[in-house]
Amino acid sequence: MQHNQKKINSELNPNVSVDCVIFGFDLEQLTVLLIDRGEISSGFGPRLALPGNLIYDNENLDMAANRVLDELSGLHDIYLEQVGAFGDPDRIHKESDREWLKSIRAEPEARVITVAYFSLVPMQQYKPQASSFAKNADWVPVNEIKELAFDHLEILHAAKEKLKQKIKIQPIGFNLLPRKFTLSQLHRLYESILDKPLDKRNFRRKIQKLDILSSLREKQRGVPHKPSLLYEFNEEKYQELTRTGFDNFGF
Amino acid sequence: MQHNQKKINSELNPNVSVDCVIFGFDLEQLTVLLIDRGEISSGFGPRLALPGNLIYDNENLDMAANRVLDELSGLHDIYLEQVGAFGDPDRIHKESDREWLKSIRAEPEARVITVAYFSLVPMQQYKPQASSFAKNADWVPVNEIKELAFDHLEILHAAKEKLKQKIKIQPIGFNLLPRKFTLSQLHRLYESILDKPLDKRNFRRKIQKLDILSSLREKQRGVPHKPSLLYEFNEEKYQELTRTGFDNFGF
DNA sequence: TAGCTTTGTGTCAATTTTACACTTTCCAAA
DNA sequence: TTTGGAAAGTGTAAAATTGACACAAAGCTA
Repeated sequence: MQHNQKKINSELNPNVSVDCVIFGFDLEQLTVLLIDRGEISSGFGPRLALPGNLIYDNENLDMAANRVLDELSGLHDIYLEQVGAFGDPDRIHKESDREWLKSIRAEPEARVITVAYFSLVPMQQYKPQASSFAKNADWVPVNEIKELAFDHLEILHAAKEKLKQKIKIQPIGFNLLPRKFTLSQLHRLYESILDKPLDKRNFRRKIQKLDILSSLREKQRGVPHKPSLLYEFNEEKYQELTRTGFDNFGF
Repeated sequence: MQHNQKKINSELNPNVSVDCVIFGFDLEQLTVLLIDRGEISSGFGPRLALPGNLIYDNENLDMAANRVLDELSGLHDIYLEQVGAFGDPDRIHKESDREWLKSIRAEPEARVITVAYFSLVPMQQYKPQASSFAKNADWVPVNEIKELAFDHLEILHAAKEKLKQKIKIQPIGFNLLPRKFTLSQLHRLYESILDKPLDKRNFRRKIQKLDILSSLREKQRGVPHKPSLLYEFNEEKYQELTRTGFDNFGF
């Protein structure tokens, strides 16, 4: 029974994994949730890696990504989108990576294709969980990340690029903010994703014209400057907007 | 030696395949190159499928996709871009698909993740090749495709969608045209990719402003109407343009 | 040479984008 | 209580872009 259960629910596929680029926003800059693999005995090499794991043969890719996310953060119903597949045969070339795999995989030498996802989580709701593959997890500002395990740096860049494109077409940025937020926070969010300054007035005008924000009759409290009005994201308007479509190229 | 060679060059990974959505343009509409699997003994089910194959353990994904493309068309240096990974555990649910796999795979029951690519080929240069996996290959207009093997219809839609997005941001459409082409052909190409009519004059204005076309001092010959000027794609201008960036959303 | 077919062209109104600076409001420190 | 610091919030004018729209020119064919 136990055996049978195991067979049905949990046959790991040694050749396919998922990795998650979990984006957060600390109201200052875009950050990513990385796992710390701890000290590597053989010496140096990056300690940080994207959370990820092999997939089970009975789950589809989206499920696997959600599972990894859940194991790490306990979060459900999170914005999740596939970035693509990565799989150079020589993607495991660092000694430290090889070593680590030996400690966590049944077939550490297997050729693995990984399917990358990115997800957007409201950092405020995030509560770290003990997970099978991560001793520790930390939020790290994207711009400060210079090296990662395996080809994870490449994956991170691809995910960031995809996010960049996507945010120009759909207002998914709201997934990174608390329920109530200020226009300045939203502004800062766009700047940190697009990596360039945006004119304050023009930004506000454009966002407001989308008509997906509800202004609350509520102000920030306790800030040492003029308090900002708080806004809420308006789901209905957004749904309508995505139905009627809103690209923005000229054709 | 033979054995060794085989071992080094050609260990198939039973769990990962690539599939290619090969787009062409017959100067009227967008088409896709599909392989005809021939009569399926067990009766009905789609005969047509995307070209694809398992990957070798020593090649990366892009190489695998290029290989499939080459085997089928003999073409090299073709525009190729990843669409993403697809891999529902139950993606093989049609009896005809199961049957076909038995005839071509060593492990027909294995759980397979497929990585989809789309490529853009100038149909004029295409010369069909005998290939290991295709008895026949045919160009089929995208709009006429109602069913395909496995989850290939889903893949096709995703590829088309990606192409749609991409063509709004980069002028990759030229990869589908002969070296010399008319503005009307380009116009028609955009319409068939974007699935909507575009105003002739506005289209021409916009394209010309991109400044990536060289007008040739040459006209169409033998057409029963006013002959069109021929244009060439200007690689240098394009390179420059991609360097300086050319997105087109407002931010 | 008359007729068919597609090419190629310009303008105007409406909308969108860009650049730009000062007042308001709250807190904290003097 | 007054003052200074800090970010919020707001409008306009010029430039660029978009969208709608119609007719003459050029080549072929019958």
